[in-house]
Amino acid sequence: MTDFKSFFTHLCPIEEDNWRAFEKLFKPMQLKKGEYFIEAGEQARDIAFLEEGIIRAFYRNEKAQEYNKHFFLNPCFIGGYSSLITKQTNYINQEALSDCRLLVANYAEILQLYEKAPDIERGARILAEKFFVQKEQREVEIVLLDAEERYLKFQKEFPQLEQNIAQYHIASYLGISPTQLSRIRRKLAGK
Amino acid sequence: MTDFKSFFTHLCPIEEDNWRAFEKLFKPMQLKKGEYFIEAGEQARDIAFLEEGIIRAFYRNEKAQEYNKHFFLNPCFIGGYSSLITKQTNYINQEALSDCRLLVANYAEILQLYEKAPDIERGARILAEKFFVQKEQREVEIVLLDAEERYLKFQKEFPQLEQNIAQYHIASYLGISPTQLSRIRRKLAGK
DNA sequence: ATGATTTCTTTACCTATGTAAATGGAATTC
DNA sequence: GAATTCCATTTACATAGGTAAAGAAATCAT
Repeated sequence: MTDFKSFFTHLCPIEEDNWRAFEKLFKPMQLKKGEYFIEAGEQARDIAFLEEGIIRAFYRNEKAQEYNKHFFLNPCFIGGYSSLITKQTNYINQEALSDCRLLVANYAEILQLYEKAPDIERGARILAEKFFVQKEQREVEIVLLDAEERYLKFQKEFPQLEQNIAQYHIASYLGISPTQLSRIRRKLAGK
Repeated sequence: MTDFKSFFTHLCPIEEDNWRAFEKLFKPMQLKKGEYFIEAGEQARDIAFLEEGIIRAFYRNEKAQEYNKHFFLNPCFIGGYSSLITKQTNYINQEALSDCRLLVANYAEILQLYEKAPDIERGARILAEKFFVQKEQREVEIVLLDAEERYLKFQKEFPQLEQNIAQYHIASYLGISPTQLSRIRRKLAGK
């Protein structure tokens, strides 16, 4: 399992002093299954490194229907990224689907560190680019693939995950109803 | 109309020498309506600043159906961004919907410039973050809004554009058939 | 100015999917 | 261990939207 230092220093070379200054900004935190890292309605201020566990990021529309946007599996960064960047109200909720261990930092303190640690800022640029690429692939998936194709891709991208979370979460992620997912599963099982 | 220097130096402060080194990488280019800046199937190597004109970015699926992902209106950057980042095959096409004036640079030369111009790299980080935010807003739009709501949002986000491009391009961008867009337009006109 | 081509709208028909409800099994709580 | 809650599947019915075709209007080329 990749730890925090390995994860970040694989992005680009980081001087040891800068790494220590960066790492010091992060404090350990635990979430129990069902607890939220962030909720919609306020500006996000914290970012976290997910050391262990599963988190779902979702929106609610005005009918209180939930749409799962992404599943985060350790190791990775989590947080209301658009809100952190724009400093506006955050609309994403992030909820633990299992007990989780996190390292949490205040985003403004990280921005301040860029002045004296350009290699940390380079890591942040590379992360932003990776997140963009993930988003673009997700957009392509949503508009070009039908639900069955998206389900098969989900199984490839998140092996084992479907044994660990409810089917209706997967249906939501795929943008279909639980009924329709059940039909797709029956069809695939009949092959 | 914002020129290249204004556009980029509004992202963050840029030292004059670094700006000149950056600007020198870009060469003027023109596209006529119907010509392509990039086509799917090869790795992208160039990025461009769109000084004047309209460009659509689109994918084709295996049935050769086209899906408009974004409309670029000057002033902004264009190019196969995911391919530039990942150095893998580019799947986006970018076609001029009007005659266009561009400033084009080789992406690898820009990356080389980051070593001696950290302020240029900071501009790139800020751009990557802005592009991510745009992508996330687009994803939310696609999954949470129905076609009519997306059409109204398109009209707000791209005022006047629908007078300048074909309806079937707009339908593609909204993820519906031209028939369905026509039904929506009739319904809205009847209000 | 005219003919050809492209775009847009409309209609009929069909399919995919959502919703509501019912039922059964699994998991959780007491 | 029993009761309760949650999850998954299935069915019936309704609706939204795609497709194909036809016709009119707009645009383009000569």
